[in-house]
Amino acid sequence: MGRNGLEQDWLSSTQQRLEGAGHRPSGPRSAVIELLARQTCCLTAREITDLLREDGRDVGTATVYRALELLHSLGAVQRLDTGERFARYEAADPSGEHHHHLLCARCGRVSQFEDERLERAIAGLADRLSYRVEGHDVVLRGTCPGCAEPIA
Amino acid sequence: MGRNGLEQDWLSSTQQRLEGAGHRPSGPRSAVIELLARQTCCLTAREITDLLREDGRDVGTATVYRALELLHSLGAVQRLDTGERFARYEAADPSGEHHHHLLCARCGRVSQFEDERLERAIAGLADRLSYRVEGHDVVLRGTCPGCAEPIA
DNA sequence: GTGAATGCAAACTCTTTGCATGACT
DNA sequence: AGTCATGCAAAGAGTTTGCATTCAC
Repeated sequence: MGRNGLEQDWLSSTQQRLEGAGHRPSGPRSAVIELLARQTCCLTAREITDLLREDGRDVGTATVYRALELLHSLGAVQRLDTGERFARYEAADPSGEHHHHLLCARCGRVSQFEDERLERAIAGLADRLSYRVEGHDVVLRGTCPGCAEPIA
Repeated sequence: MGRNGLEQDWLSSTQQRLEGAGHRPSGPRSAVIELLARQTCCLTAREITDLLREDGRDVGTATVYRALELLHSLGAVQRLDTGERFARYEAADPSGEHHHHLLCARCGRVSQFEDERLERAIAGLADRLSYRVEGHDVVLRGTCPGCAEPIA
């Protein structure tokens, strides 16, 4: 299944979940959800607002935050804190599949990766800790290929 | 080498590094450094200010932040963002040894762990990525033993 | 004496909340 | 009607900055 299929999955399952929880498919909120469905990686609240405006769909800041909070509480959106002073948000795969992030220290760009071995290490680790582990975030910091190029 | 030895190591190597960079061992900044040396885990800026006040060493908020920023830029302090709305800081082992953190979703308490297998997984991962990876943070979220106890 | 460091208060940024307006069932 | 949702503006919270004063060398 390609990316369009996944988009559709997330979009429709999220809309269903919202409806099931008694929420209405209003215009502004739908715009946020549809935008998130189209992304390949995380966005800040500001970026979401700006992208929607470029699309001619002005949505108030508070509405964006409220939509994100709602989606996060339903598990449809992952909130990501990379140590910048703002949060990033992205669609969370309903199947539980997930990836982690790479942050370029120079340009601030965020990209993503998956690693099965890392997931296994964390799962094994969770077993030996006295915490009940329910989730995890991994952020790698470094220099992206573009920024690492020789300055010459 | 026990904890006192490590404290001493960090304290003196940090003081040396500051002096080497042309900074003066002033009272307020030294108080911050000495406090950090005594900790076993990360503190927020607010906690640092409050603990110093309890010790009778009033240090202004701005000074605390400036000290932390300076120490961070020298690599002597690690800054940790757990997705709460504030950062946490802790002494960074000069040897490069490090640990990661567990955050209790209920009480907000932070504890730490080390895991060699996790470190190896990340090191292996870094090799196959096109990024030049310079650091990483891992945060596990869950419920701490205290909060997981039956309510009865 | 000179440059660094401090502390206060004001400024800033991201995020949340109060409240009146508007939309959907 | 009765909710839920929106948008603006104001409030909050953590962090940073401007600036005059104080401190260390």
